Amino acid sequence: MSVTIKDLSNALGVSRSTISKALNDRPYVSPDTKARVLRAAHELGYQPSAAARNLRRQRTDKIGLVVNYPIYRVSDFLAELIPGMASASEASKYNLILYTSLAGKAERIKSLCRSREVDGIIIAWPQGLGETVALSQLMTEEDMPHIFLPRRLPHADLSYVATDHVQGARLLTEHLIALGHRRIGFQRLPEVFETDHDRHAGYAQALQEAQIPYDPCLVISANASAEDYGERALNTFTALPNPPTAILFFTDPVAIKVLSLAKGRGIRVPQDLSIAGYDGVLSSGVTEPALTTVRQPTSRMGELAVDSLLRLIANGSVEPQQHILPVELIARGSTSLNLRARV
Amino acid sequence: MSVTIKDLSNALGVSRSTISKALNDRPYVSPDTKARVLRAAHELGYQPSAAARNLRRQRTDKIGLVVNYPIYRVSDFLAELIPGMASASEASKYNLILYTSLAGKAERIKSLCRSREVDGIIIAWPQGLGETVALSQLMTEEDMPHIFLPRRLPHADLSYVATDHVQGARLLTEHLIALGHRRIGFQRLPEVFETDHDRHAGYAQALQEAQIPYDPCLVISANASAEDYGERALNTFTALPNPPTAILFFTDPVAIKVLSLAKGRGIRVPQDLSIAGYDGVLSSGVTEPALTTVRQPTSRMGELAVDSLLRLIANGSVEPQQHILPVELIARGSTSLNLRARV
DNA sequence: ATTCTATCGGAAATCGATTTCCCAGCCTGC
DNA sequence: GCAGGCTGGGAAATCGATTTCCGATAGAAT
Repeated sequence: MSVTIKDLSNALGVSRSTISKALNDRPYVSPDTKARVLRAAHELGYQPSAAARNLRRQRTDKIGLVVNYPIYRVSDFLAELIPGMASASEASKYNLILYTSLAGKAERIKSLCRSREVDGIIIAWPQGLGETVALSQLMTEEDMPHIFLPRRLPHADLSYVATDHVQGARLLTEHLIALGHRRIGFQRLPEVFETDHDRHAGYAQALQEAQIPYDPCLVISANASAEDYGERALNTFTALPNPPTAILFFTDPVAIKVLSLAKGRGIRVPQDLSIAGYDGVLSSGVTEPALTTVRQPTSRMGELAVDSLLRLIANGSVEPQQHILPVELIARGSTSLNLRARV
Repeated sequence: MSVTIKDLSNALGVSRSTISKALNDRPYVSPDTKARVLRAAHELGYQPSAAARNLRRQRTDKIGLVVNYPIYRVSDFLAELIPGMASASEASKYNLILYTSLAGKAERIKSLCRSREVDGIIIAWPQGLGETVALSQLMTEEDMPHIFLPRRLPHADLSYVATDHVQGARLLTEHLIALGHRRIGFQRLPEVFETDHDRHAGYAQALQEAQIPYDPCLVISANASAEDYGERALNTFTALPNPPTAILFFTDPVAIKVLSLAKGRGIRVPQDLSIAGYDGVLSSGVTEPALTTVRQPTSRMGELAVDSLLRLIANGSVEPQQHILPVELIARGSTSLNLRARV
């Protein structure tokens, strides 16, 4: 059994309360006593029991991250998010606890709140707006500070950190328009991703500003299995009487798949078809040609989410935390001038 | 304040001890009473306070993962490891707590042990053998079950889960030898990675079995910054009077970098030079040509590490857990027959 | 000189569960 | 008919810290 505050007390002949005060920088301890306590604590290697502190202080200095791994594997999103969160937490003497099997299980999230094993929760898995609101209400009832990721939420009292998906899709679309494309295919996100709405809005906005009519034939939904998202879209688009000269795919891995598909079919990228992805994964820079994409500050988003949550924890009555981070267009070889435009 | 066992006790007119027994499936409670307690607990949404349970039971049902993000970013290793660990933990009603700023800080790891905020620790950051042994001793003294990742340790009483790096390097080398290569360049790992020794041994073994002399000129260390590992190796090797016809790089990202470097210099891969990586990251499949590499069962390693640690936790006196997982060669387009062999 | 007020430090309550201990009643076996 | 063993349930101890409350001392103010 390790050394407790009682052992310290016995060793020093000083009461436990005094020791606690000394170690926690509270007043009413003489400098001399305090020094003696500190030294003895160091010598005996005293470390307060986390459980006992947590019980008495009614807080744990831990924050929970509720995620859904399988879905995010698509784009290595979490591989960047988690390090950002972990380092931001630890910078503030908090730690991150992972919960990967709670996504969608409201009842179990309620239990998590009631057990008080975390001081706040970050929810980062794709879900519908209704579900988000219900979940937020549940956690509010349980007095559990919380924040959502990674989409903007149309609700004044929800806290979230997001990247600007409207901007991301718009940047890509504008980029293609500037290259002379007027028929731009757009692959929507699978329905589980609530970011779909924003992306689609960005695409539509860019078209409208360029006074290009919105053609529903050029917008395809992605509700198949992850394996053939790309193939289905490519097939559908090329079968069109007036096919697009450029296509936006919802994530890099899909676009990369299409890149090799196109090669196999004799479609030259970018001469015959411009292709762009989204996310800026490592792979996107090494394909031939390299992929035009949008890079989100994922790591920064993680840090910001933690800092915002800590603000909510520190002061429950603070206004909702809402942050939208800008994204960055990375124009590369997979998109180029629309050579068929002059025909 | 949420509902405590005391509230339940008052509501039911039953003592707290009886409630505890009922909820924890302990004997000496009548079926009738037990049913009443269970129902009331459900209705009131009672959830035991984690801190109070932890304090009383002297365990937390949490395991700590001590890692060092920056270094592992090199190969997305953690992106696969962590999900495996998290799901294995949760399958056994444990959760994972991340510690990303403790790597190398023995004193802080000792504090972590003493605070008892986790029941066991997984250490997964590159370090020397001496450091590993010292750390293991420290944790053993603190009665903290622990396990190391991801290398085999030459010590009968250390617990570890590893992939077979000897086998990995050997498979790659044998593959190249089978293709007719006899001068095979080998890039060692940066010195922080203790897996280097095994990889090098695998390389040397394969050469020896094929009766190819070991030439120190063909083995290069990688002690520069992450940015130019690839370039330095390539430069050194091509400057050799008798340069290698194939090169093994220590990780895919480096090999991929070299792939594009080679292209820029007019070196054709694989006709002029065969190239292989290690790790089997997503990108390795989409380069042109696709990269020959070795795939480690990283996710499986994470699960196994957790399960082994839980075994150590459940039964402190169980023998050390030592597991070595086989790896898989993925032969792709970046390696081919040595065309210069017949010259 | 006396009261007032900080300061120091200890005793005890508290956080919310689990566990031990004990008592009362009942059943069994001899 | 009685000792001994079970069973159900409650009282109290315990886990190890923090916090509240209070008494004692010393110095300042009147």
